[in-house]
Amino acid sequence: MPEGPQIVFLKEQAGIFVDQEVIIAKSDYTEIPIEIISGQPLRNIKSFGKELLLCFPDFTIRVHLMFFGKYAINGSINRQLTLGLTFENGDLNFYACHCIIIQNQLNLVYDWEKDVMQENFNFNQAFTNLRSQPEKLICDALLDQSILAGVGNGIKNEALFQAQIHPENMVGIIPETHLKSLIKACVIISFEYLQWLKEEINPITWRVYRQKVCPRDHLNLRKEKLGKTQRSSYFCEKCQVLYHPDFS
DNA sequence: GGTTATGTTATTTC
DNA sequence: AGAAATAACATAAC
Repeated sequence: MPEGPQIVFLKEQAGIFVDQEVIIAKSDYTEIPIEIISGQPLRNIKSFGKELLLCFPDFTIRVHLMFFGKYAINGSINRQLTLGLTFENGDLNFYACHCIIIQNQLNLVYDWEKDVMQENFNFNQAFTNLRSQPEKLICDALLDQSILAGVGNGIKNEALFQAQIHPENMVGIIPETHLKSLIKACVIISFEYLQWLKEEINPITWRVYRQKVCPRDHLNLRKEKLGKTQRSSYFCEKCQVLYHPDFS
């Protein structure tokens, strides 16, 4: 379920529980010592990439929804409860996700500037980090959370299309201006995605991801599992450029 | 029943 | 030792 925008959306929705005390904490299968949570006041909720961070005075619970994770606010779903928090004004339930306790200060754990949806996202650092791995395929690099936290397979495909870059390009071969456009596209699309979620009128309309036809020239899109990550890439061979080495 | 899917990490293998 | 491949996990839809 999760790419960065959905986690930001979840953070905003769960904001109603900030400054509330956990009355009961429960879990079907404990990976964390839930007994330490009861009675604790939820001080803040943050997000980093695809991770949700529930901040308590002495520790933070990091929730990662992984592939199949779901959550419910003031409701429940019939599946394995990873973490259920009951507050005075409602409850927050996480299913089939990974939870861990972080004892360290978050600023020591996270480099916030890598998160494309963070207000202090560092564009230049992202560019430099990308360029530092010139051999990597761009379709893999975009999914690397240590380069661009929050970008998932959907945003990856949309950003590559928008920047007109073929997913199989090596990072090092992509012209600087185009690589910068690509990073910008990741940020813009992430916020568009968030806006879609907030408007909750229609489901997200992807332009190429999970689509059959290129919206620009109406040719059939190609769908292939590419790179080391072997994740589905949807792309238009005509619109998205595959650069070739220049031996001049 | 098999495959696929918005993800990541641990383990095994070379 | 270290990189690379593979397995693992949890769930629904087609």
